[in-house]
Amino acid sequence: MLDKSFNPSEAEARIYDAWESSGAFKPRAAKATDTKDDNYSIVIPPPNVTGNLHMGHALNNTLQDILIRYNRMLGKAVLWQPGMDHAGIATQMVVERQMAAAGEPKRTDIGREAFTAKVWEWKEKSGGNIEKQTRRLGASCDWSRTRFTMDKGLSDAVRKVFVDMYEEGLIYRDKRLVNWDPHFRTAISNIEVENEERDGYFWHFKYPLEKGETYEYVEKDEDGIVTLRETRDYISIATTRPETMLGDGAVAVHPSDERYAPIVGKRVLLPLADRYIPIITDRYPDPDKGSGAVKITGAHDFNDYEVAKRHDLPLHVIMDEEAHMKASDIMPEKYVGMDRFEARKAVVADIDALGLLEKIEDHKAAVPIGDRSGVVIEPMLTDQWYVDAKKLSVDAVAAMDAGHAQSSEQDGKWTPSSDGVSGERRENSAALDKSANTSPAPAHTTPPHPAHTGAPQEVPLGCAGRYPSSGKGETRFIPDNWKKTWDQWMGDIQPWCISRQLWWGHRVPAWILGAASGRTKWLGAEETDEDKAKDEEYEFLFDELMLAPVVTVDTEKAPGILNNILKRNSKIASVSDVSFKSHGGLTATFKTILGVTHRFTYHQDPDVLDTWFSSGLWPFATLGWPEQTEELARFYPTSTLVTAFDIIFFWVARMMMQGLHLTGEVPFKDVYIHALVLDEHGQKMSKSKGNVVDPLVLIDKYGADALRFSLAAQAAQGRNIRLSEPRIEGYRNFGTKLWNAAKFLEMNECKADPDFDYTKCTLGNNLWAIASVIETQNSVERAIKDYRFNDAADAIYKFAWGSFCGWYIELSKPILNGDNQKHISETRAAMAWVFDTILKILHPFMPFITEELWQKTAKRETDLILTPWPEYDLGRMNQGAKNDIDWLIELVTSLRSARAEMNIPPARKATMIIVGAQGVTRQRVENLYLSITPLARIDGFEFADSVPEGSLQVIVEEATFALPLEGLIDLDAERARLSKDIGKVEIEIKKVDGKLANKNFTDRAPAHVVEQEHTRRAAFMLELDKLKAALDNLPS
RNA sequence: GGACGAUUAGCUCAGCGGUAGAGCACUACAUUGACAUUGUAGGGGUCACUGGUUCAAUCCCAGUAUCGUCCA
Repeated sequence: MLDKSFNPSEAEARIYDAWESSGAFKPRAAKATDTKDDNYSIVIPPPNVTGNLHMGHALNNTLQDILIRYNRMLGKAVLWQPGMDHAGIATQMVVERQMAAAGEPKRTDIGREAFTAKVWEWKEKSGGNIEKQTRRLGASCDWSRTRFTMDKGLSDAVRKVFVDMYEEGLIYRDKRLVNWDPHFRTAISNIEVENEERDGYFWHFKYPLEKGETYEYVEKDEDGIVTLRETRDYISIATTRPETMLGDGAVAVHPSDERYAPIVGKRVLLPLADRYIPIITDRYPDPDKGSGAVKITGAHDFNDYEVAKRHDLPLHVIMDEEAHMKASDIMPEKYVGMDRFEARKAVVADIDALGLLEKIEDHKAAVPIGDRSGVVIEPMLTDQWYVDAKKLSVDAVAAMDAGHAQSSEQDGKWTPSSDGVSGERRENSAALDKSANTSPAPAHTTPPHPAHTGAPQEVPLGCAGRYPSSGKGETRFIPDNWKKTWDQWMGDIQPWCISRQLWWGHRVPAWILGAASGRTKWLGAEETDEDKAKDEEYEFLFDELMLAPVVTVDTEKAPGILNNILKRNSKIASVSDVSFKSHGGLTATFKTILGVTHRFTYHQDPDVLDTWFSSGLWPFATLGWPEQTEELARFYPTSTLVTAFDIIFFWVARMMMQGLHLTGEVPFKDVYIHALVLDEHGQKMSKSKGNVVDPLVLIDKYGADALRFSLAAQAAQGRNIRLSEPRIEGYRNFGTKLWNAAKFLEMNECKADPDFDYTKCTLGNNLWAIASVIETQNSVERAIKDYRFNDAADAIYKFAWGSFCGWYIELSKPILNGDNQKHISETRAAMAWVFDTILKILHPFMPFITEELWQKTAKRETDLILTPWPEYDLGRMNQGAKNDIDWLIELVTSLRSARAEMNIPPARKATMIIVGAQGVTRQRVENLYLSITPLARIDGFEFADSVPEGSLQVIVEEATFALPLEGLIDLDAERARLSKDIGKVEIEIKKVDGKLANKNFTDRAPAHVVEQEHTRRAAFMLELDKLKAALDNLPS
């Protein structure tokens, strides 16, 4: 006996553990007949090891799990590859914070090795909460394969990729502007920078012209009329960051700006710094903004940097790594050591004191903020490692172009291709159906997947050739409008800075001359006074070596490589004592052709690689790459990537670029981009706003199924999801409804019958329900293939609640309670069959309750998770019954509606008098009378020639159905009701007549549309006649 | 300033070249025979605005307004 209701908190963990321990989450064994399309794979977007499950993950994982479970039920070999990334900056911060809280010594005090050991310790102990949390959602990942970006395998892959790409010239060292986080003292990526609108100021400074020179400054309005003319000895610039003026390299004006034409090419005195800088022209300044003249600080502003490069201006770095003003030959003594904001105040005050502060305006500006540190990001000119993203982008762009070109050929509408989610499967199933026609197998007992229950046919390792690559492959975005965003970004792709000044991460496998101790030191050099005279010569040598870092996967190989580099150098006579000394140190002694002996030390680059560098390898490195493993052969390229749009560039693009370059194939075929989950007010959830909703709390409250269904039902393409708790509650109720339906089936002994054949049913209620559930199954299937999760969820919801619980059970009750044994047994088997089909198609969305009901309602050969997805052929169904039941529903609904409108007490029964019924209707009444009775509250029927007086009248098609309720009918109210209906029909007829009278319409509209209007008119006219007759029947 | 998206019932949102939909909320009735985590019925919309294309526009196109996101 089923319990009163489903208890998620008890059942979920139990069911999940059973699935996992049965091996259901692992891909089934390969079969000799498998093609690439029989393998389906998704790699999870790896969450941070420090992360906790938030609503975004909940949505992301729910959608992936739906695809995974659906494809698993289709019988494919399915791999959902889980794992986490090491999240360099976030993790380092978490551990440092913990150390500080515990009063332990700082990271810098205990040193690199001790610190990274501590991070590992933390990771083992408290990292990876999110994996446990993801299980609570019901995610059917193959946890036995879980990977971590800092694992040995992935770390080896990262080193190999770095070295290979270095040798191909795709990775290089460069001095460029980066986003610098002065708090963590590292470069960070754009994704780690958030632009925040903040109140600030526009400070207007005067820069005096050299030697007191003057010029005629003229301003004109739009019509060219002079509005201002004066003699000036300065140029006015405006800035939001006054402190950077100390590093200015020029003042720029637009070439078309006539106001400054007289002084272009002259110089101004940079106040405070007492340097002269030129006035140049460049397209960057906007003549309409501020004074139209801008200061150019190439080393501290991204726009200025571009200008400086175009004009070969000096790049003065004026801050150190903590964003304090740095001593240099251009930095006035006074500011050295000041924090940048202190310096800002000082510079403004000092400019003011010189009388050069023109004005201060309020100004709102986007300020870059480090998302982890919360401090203002400083553009900094530093040496970093870069990936030549431009070169790598070519193939990635081409693959995406190809993927989208195909879909645009199909009327611009996305339809799944044969290598889509399950195109192949459709053909297979069609073949199956055909064979079923000739020798109909019992439809219910499709055999379980042999791989899971029977003896798997093992395919030996090294079967890469089994799944030949068809070239690079194609990738597409769903929805496809993201292609545009992709193109824009890829078209203007910048070199990718991959080094980070952190300790937690993959250490750059490069050894650089003197990098650790600074460029100016000659470590161990036996210098004499004589030698100093040859400094220039050495400098030259030094530069060459700087540009040739030793890059290797293997510390043991490093000395040999260094040796070779040194030997190739024409200035070197001999090399000796090349050795790997200690942690990160490589030394070599060599003699130059000038006869001087030097000892050089190479240090391993202290930096680590961007976490995204390893995440970019995720789809193939997790499958064992660079080894040619069986998993790689079977599951790469992966089928679908499911992710949110905010990491299209940072992750998707990088996987595409690295994947294509390293494996020669696209990493995934479909990229489904889903929405953000917002709070109930449409606000982004964030800790600082305090509007974060914890999915685990919702799961505790409503169960994982309800949360999952709610997210899927709201996952319409291209639209964000507002979290709605009442809606989740509603879907929890949906589960309860289903549970109660199962209880009804149980009480009525509706048990799955292995001999049941859905094509052999005879009763209308059963035929109708079977046809409807097959239609629903088809819609669900189509919707999942098109990634329309909301449509899929809607279709099941409507059928299960509306059709199954609302009509099918009600229609069947009189039969089950009747005395026709044949009808009873057919209905019992059909109801069980339809209900099982609901469980199957609902399973990907609500895995727990469906599995529980599956197992509790019958003895099953396999768990629902591994039960084959239903495949039924509507073409083999008797469709006539569908119209009969649709007619019945219309009749019952109309009777109920009329009764309610007339305030007839629901308990009051009546005999149904039928007037004007023709053959089909008569037959329907006779066949379906038993089902109509309780639904319409009638206690008998008879065919008659006229409507008794004082009846409630309802029109369905050609017949009038009258309930003689004399004394209960308010004649005026009934007249009003009928008149209202007549009015409605007349309006419709008028509309139709309007169309049909339009010659343009009848001539130009497609024939079937015109025909349809004629049919509609005829139906309305019939109804109108009958309604009018009904009105006439009323005593006046 | 540029790009993209949105504007449909009180709320949250689907949808679509021909007949306007769901959930929630609301109103009335039903008191439990699978289910009150329920059932039945009902009210409620100039589909933001202005033009255009079309036999036909909520839908396609252009523009306007407002809101949102991203980029500069």
